[in-house]
Amino acid sequence: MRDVAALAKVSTKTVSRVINGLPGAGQEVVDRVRAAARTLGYRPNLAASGLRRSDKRSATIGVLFEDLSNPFDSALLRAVEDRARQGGVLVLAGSSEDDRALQGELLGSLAARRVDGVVVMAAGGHQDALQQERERGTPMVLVDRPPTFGGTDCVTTTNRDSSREAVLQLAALGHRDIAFLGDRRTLWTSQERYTGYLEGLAQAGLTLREELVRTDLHGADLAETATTALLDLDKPPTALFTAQNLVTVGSMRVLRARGLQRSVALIGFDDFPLADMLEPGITVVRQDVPGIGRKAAELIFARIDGDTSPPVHAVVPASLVRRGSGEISPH
Amino acid sequence: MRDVAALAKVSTKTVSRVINGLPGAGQEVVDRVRAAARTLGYRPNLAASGLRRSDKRSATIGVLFEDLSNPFDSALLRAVEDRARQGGVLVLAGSSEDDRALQGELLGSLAARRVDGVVVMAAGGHQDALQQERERGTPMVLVDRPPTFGGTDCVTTTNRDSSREAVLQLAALGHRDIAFLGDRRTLWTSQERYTGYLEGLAQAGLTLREELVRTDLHGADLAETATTALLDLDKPPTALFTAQNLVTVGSMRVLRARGLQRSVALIGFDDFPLADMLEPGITVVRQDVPGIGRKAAELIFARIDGDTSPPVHAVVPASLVRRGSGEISPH
DNA sequence: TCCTCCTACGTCAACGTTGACGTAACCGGC
DNA sequence: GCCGGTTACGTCAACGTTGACGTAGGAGGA
Repeated sequence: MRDVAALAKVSTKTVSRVINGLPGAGQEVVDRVRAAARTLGYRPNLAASGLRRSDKRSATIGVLFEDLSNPFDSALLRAVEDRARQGGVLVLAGSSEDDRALQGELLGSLAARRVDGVVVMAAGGHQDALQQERERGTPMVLVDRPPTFGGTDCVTTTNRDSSREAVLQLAALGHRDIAFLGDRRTLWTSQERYTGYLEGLAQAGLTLREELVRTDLHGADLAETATTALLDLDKPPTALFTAQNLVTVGSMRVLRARGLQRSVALIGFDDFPLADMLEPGITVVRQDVPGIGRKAAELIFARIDGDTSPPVHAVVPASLVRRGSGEISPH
Repeated sequence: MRDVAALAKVSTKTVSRVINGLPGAGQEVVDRVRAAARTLGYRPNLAASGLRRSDKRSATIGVLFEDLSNPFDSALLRAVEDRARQGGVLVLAGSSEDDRALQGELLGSLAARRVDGVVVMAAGGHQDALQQERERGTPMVLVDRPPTFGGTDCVTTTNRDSSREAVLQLAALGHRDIAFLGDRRTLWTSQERYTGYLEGLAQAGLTLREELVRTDLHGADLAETATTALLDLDKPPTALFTAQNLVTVGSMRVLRARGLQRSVALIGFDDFPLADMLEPGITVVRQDVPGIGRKAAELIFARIDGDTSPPVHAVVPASLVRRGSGEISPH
């Protein structure tokens, strides 16, 4: 900046004015400064700028999801990024692996970089690190899972209602033995979906068969094992409700391996690519992922801009997409 | 920091020493400073630190891919992120939409934040903005597509060789009318894969039928249209080589709609989730995405650490995954 | 004609941190 | 008892930028 000022024969302050488009610089000077900046390849240093500026903005937000290579997470990231771009804001992205220690560490790294706000998919268990960061004043929005502490915005989907709806549809087809296969019980979404399952059974007048409930299935492999065990029961389920996309994939594999994909009904929570191309197509509860991302971005930027209205828990509706696997009758 | 110093009754310099774990601070003082920092909730400001430090590191790298919600891109991001984490480096991620103007803008934003280096999936066409940035000294690694300028590392896969291999396999099964369906011709990968296709035909002693070549298919919809047109030819192809994953999906849809998925052979470039669960499974050329990401990360961090050896063009081998659709004989 | 106001700059200090360098106290050796 | 060396601090300025404020010159009004 000093070099630019010297070349344009003005003070650094005037360069600053020109770069930021502030008034108080004549047209001739503006042109000289612009030319000098171009010839020297000058780039403003946002870090130094943010250090001095009054608003202390870094024009950067943090995004901390479970696994950025998961389609759900990356679609969410993309939606947040699109909204951020409109404000000239860049996104620092990280994967927490659903590990509290790692999440806390990454959160510290983001704080050290003075991000203007964070969008977090909270790791299961205690949210102490999140709460601390929030209490230090960092604008924060949780996605997919609500906070266990107060004063923080959050965006989730209709986990319970949509799960109930899925189970009711199965029951309406005549299924009386509907299994539940879920992800880790520490996850709020798993709990909600399980509650929806219970509500659905109750509402359909069915009694819960404990042995048809399998949880803590983290990943497709565990889901395969659990599905195999369920099908080997003396009185196996005639329908499966798989409460997470990797679980759905695991169950599907087993059904296909046994040639049961047209006789055992299946509804999964979370859509996945090509679910419509399988035979039969897989009926799923589809979350409005871009909608969730947009909403989260909207909330975080409002908070960054000083919105102090009471915290919001936004619920973005999911919908049941019927493709065949969930429309199979028993026997 | 001043507050911490005051509370611990030391100078800010000593606080700096304690925070950075530098020698020259007694045990008692270290404990006092740590306690003070904790009670005040002190967080070091990395921006200010980087401003003053001699190495000028921001401990942040930029990643500029085409679309972060694409599974290929997000898997790549994840691999880079994993490597970055080991060095305490965070990742600023952006989607360029394969738009040069947007890519240039994002590149400028990254530069303003003084990222230590960038990993870029170059947008098609001129790479002026990239070259400029590179010439300003920013460490840079291109992935998936090589630079059109010199002095820059790059990681790609065996586009040409693997495409040739795919075509040769189809020819070996007796196919003589093998169609090529490709993404935008401005993309280097498309060109390479097309060249591989031509080499494969030549090596198998087949003559090119121009009307079996369809390019500029950006997205599954265009691929569907093109596939439909191909199948409606008087002498339709008996095998398809689809040179990008969305193109593969589009072609698959049409084959299934016409009930041809077991009679027309199909090999796609790029694997995709559930390709193995379809009937028949889809034979694909699978890139080693984590391998590409790891290599790119390794290169960028080496350059950041001052490696000045000649630029490298690393080629990570892809492999043909046989699942059925590419093993269908003609008629 | 004189005073006021505005425009177009410049000067200085400060943002939070660390490199360079200074200094007081202590230690060991002759 | 003196000297050189080491340890444990502190002081000061600077990184690149901008807010607060100062000032010179010209325009405009009474």
